[in-house]
Amino acid sequence: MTPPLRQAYGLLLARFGPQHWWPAQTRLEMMLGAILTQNTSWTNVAKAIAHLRRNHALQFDALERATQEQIAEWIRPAGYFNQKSGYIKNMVGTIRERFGGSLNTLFALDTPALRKELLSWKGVGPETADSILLYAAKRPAFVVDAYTKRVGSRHGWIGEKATYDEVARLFTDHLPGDVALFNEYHALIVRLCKEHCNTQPKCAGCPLEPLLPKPPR
DNA sequence: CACCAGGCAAGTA
DNA sequence: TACTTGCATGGT
Repeated sequence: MTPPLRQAYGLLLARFGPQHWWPAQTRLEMMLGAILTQNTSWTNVAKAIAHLRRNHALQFDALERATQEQIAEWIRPAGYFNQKSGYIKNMVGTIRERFGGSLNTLFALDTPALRKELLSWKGVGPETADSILLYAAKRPAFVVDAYTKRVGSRHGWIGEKATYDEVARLFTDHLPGDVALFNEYHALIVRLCKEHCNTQPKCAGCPLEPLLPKPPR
């Protein structure tokens, strides 16, 4: 049986409306946010990005000039700042060396080559790479995160221990490869879990309740 | 006090 | 391939 992914999308969109993701003004800011939000709440990431903005460090040249220690200080609220500041310096250095410091040149790669390039960067795994592909490069990549796995397994669409690629294929195999659809779908899953699943006991009033598997008798 | 949050890399078996 | 551990802050 095919999972009711379209129906779930319709229910989420009706309940929450468009989410207008990614919450960033530029591609570079989006990429920084993708690294900063790794295993970290967005409220902490927002503080880190505010520090970067206040210090005019949401620009490529400023990040090139800044030391890793300075960046670490700015992004401190986002946690793991020693690692993430290294990832950022590494990313900026790679874009300079391999793409002349141009995001346009980087994003001129076709989707498979771009994904492979992003995954080669230290600190960029499958979720971060697909987030950048979808929200910065506007490619039809489905972003899988802890929320996506939670919703998928809760509804019996995937197994508890499904791999990243298995979860991604659940969506890409059953939906049209549409950037706007993938954008909204992932954002709605995050909205659902943050606002509802994490705060409401026992899924009471869950927008996806009509789709939940019947409890065993 | 414990536990979690829009992961990832490095080490081990 | 599959599992474990360290990374770090701020909120509940």
